[in-house]
Amino acid sequence: MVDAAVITFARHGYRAASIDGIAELAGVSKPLVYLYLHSKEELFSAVIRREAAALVAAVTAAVEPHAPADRQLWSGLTGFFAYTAAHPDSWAVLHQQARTQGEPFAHEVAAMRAELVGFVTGLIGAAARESDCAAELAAREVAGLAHALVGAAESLAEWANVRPEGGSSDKSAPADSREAAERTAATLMNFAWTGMGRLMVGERWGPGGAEGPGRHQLDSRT
Amino acid sequence: MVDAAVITFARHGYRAASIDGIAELAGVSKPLVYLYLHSKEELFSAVIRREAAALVAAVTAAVEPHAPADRQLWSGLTGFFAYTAAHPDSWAVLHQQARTQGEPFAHEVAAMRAELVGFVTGLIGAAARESDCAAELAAREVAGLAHALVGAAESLAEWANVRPEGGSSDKSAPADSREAAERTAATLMNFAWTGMGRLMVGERWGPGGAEGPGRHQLDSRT
Amino acid sequence: MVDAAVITFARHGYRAASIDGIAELAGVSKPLVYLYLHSKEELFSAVIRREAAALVAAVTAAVEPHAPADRQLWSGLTGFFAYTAAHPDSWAVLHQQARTQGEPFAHEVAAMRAELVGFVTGLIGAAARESDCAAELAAREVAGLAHALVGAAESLAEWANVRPEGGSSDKSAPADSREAAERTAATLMNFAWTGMGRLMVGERWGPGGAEGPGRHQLDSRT
Amino acid sequence: MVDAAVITFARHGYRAASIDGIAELAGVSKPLVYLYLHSKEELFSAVIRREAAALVAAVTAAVEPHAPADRQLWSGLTGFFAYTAAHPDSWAVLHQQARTQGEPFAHEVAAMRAELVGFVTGLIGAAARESDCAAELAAREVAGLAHALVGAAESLAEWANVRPEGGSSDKSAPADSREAAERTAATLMNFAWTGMGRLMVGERWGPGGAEGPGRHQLDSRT
DNA sequence: AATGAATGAGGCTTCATTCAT
DNA sequence: GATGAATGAAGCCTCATTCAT
Repeated sequence: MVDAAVITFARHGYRAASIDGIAELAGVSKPLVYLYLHSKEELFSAVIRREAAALVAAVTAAVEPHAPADRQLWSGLTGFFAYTAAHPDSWAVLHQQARTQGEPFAHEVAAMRAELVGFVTGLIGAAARESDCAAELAAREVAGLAHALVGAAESLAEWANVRPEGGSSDKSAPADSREAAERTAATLMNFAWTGMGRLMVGERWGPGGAEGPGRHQLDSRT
Repeated sequence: MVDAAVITFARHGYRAASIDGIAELAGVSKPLVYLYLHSKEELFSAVIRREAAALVAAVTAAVEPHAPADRQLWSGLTGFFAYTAAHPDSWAVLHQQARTQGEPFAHEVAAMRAELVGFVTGLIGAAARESDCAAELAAREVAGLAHALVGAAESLAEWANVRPEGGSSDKSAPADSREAAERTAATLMNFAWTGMGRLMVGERWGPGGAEGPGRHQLDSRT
Repeated sequence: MVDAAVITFARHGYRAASIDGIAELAGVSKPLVYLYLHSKEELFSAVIRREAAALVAAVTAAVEPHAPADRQLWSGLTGFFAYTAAHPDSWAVLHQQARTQGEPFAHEVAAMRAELVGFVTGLIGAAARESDCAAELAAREVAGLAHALVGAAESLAEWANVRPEGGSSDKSAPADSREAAERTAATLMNFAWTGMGRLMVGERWGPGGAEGPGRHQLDSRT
Repeated sequence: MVDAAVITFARHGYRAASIDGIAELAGVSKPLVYLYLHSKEELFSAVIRREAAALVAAVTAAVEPHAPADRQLWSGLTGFFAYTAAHPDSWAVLHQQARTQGEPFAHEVAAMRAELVGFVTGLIGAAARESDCAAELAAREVAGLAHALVGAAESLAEWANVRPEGGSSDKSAPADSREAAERTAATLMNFAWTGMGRLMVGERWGPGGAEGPGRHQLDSRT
């Protein structure tokens, strides 16, 4: 029954989804929906909570606990991309619908996102500790990096899910989708983690022309 | 009058926003809204078009045309962050509401986003040409990087706008917000551009353990 | 519920009738009307179909099947006048409202009217065959006669229904109304059928002054 | 300006016609309409009065004053059919729209109709006096006959105007339309007047089987 | 445990009508 | 004399929600 709600909310949005439609899709009658979940608002909240928990669980389960930080991050990202690819409606509800429906709901999805950001933040800190980090990374800077990384991941998730239209077989084998997730995660790691590594040894990108030591520009390398 | 629509749509979403509310906020009567903008759909489209054009104009105006690619990107990002900070409702309408309201609207904002992604893609390509790029970056990979970068920027925009709650004065001086935008842009450049530089000289991040040359991990530096 | 719609549509017309009014008259709430009949248009169509069928049924039931043509016509007319007198709103919906509301509706009532006209046309033809009809009546002429007869009947129905204002008792006995219908039908038969009889033997009315044989004027009788 | 109102009311009906549309069709601005005709209701009344007067004038002008009664009736009918054919919107406003819009308007057109019915009633009476009328026609019976005749004429007007679709040239010559009107009038005279002539000499149609003297049936002629 | 039947409230849209210019 | 600009009122329709069974 909640499944039907997930699908309906994901496809139509909170306001446009009608309880009628959800009940019909679930194959039950409308009052039954009200018997278990007492209002549209509560139903949506339940949907958000369940899907958020599922997403966090998927990511958490994918992380290899005792690996180095970068490997942990990569595996977590792989889990994230695999989950969003396998459950597009779940991801759409969280990412597109819940965040846009004002306060009762945006808060819940923000909490979930904070959890993921916190996880990433921890990994960045761990990486800094793992390496004999010469640079001091301000907590605020780390938080910014984590947010950027999560945002990049979200953007890639959408991009990766929409694009493959000329797919080979109807339902690509799970192996394919797992591989695709891994590739997307690797792209992101390539993009982000390397730069973070330079950051940790004190390199900084700066806007200016003339620059001091540690100045790094794309085309100026030793 | 369109301003009122921007605010209302941004805060409540397309469906939840009522023409009554927009008219009241604009200080006019409901039929007047219909006299100028002929339906809720047209009104929302007009809002999207106006705000998308304004955002693109702000970014475009901020870019320093003849600077190196990284400097161009940074200045564009600065313009982006400055705009989203100065016009949060405009950004919310585009990023949160328009994208989630199905086809007539999602298409318009997707076009705008494609324009920005294209701009970033061009810069990455230019950077690759500026440097004596040893590595061949597949077009698809570049596109992925651009999407990731734009996504990271969007995420940072949200993060940067929400956070400063214990702010000092009511309206921080424009200098402050400009500086904040520059700092956020620099954070993103640090995060992304450096890594891209490594990428271009052929370094790759890989999930595995021991690997061949070009292998790069966070803790393995020269 | 449809009864209420009949009354409301008959008295106010399609456009001026409000679903609110119909619902109130029916003693139910507005959404209930939409639950069963899904729009104003469908409701009006349903009304037209039901009332048209009822009218045709009443006329058909009144006709004595195996009687001579004139007797059949008379009995049908009697049924018609009795029905319109007993159900003035039903008649008003069909005759006044449905015909004036453009295409979806005018068509349905036109079909019903065509059925009645066809019935009359058939009777005229039968009468021509019953009598050793010397004159050839062109099909087009017969159709004109039938239209004239039906139009006369419609006009008389309105006239007969409006007039009796100084009526004796509140609800005149059914016997009275039946008798009135019979009288009205006889008036129409007197008016029309006799002339048709002359027509069939070749008499023609002509506008001119002196004329050849077969010329018939009001004051020239054998 | 009133012309535009006639057209608009005729084509859309009273409720569906908008003052906006009338003003636009008339080429003037909406407040001007209100300056001269103070409300939609008054405008419609003015339309009805003008068109009703025009119709009566057309019929009156067509009647040949000193001719015999039947000739007068025929010429009046010819004028009627010619007018309705030449001014279908005018006729539609009177016959279809005004009668269906409840009391302020139905009354006005009823008055006009009463005038025509009265004219016909007078002619029937005159005919009765012209002929050495043996039969006494009750006033009520005469009124019924007049109503039947007018109704038949109205029905024929509609029928005659709608039908000629396979017409020869685009705008048939006036001569053609005049001739068509005369033919339609003759059809009606054939249908009605002859029967009335029999009526005046005491023949009656009766429903029964066995009948007394003066009994007339379609198939029983000398 | 489950539902057919019903409704209060609210949203989009239109239109007759006015007023300042 | 003529109009651009503006609005109060009302209508169609939908939906979240409840109750009697």
